[in-house]
Amino acid sequence: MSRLPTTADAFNAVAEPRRREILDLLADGERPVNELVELTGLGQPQVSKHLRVLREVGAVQAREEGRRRLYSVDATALRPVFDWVSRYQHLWEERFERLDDVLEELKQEDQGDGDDD
Amino acid sequence: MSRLPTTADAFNAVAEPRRREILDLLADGERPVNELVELTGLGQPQVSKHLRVLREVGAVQAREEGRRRLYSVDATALRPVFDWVSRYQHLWEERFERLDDVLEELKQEDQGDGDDD
DNA sequence: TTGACATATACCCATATAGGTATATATTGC
DNA sequence: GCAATATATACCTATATGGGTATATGTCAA
Repeated sequence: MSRLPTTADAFNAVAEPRRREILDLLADGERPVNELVELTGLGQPQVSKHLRVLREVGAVQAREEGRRRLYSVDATALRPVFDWVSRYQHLWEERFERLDDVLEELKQEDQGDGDDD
Repeated sequence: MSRLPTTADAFNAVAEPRRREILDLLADGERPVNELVELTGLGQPQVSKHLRVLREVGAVQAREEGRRRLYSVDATALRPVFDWVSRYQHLWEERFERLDDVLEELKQEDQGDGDDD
């Protein structure tokens, strides 16, 4: 009936700019809630709520350290977003079609050589 | 306040799965509303409303042909989504870090002569 | 213990939604 | 003119939201 919950999937979770901002801040490395409050200028409860949403869709993880909770990005949750939108990439950037070849190269090199990453 | 309107940007617009489905159908080429109604199983007003949202964020265009309106994708509107999410790609796929080099190569090749920074 | 600190949750409220149904606005053909 | 087709819009309703404020929970320090 209404819009899907923000916790329905990563698409809905990252539609909120504040949550993208939080993810961007966490991309550098783990941070306590405290720090996110300062950096975003949001209220502490608001940050906690945004983190809850991000946690529920698996985009962040929390690690307890004393009375702090250190949050970090778990980017695999964002992969469906990337996978979906990247199918449209060739429509705005023809040159990227050539990346298919490059990716094939990398893939074959990975399988053929057998060198572990 | 409340959540941002779906028409606020592409992030909010494509958070709705039905709208992604519509975009996916249009990715093959332009289609009249009629056809989208059949293929999605949604009601005609619902499809028109989803198309309105997609139009407002610039993700689709309409071309008039008699009493039909042929819709097509304008993928440039999806680029901010791609640009944002692709910054997280290296976090789930290490191998892609090597694409930075490849992209640099393509960019320099595109600019032709060496315009050093 | 007391108090300060760090984080999560409960509650309130205005708002935009998505689907449903009915209707308005073309456009074509007779 | 009228009817049929194609699409858009108006209206209704239940629902989840995000910010605000107050409070609960948990942890450290003296």
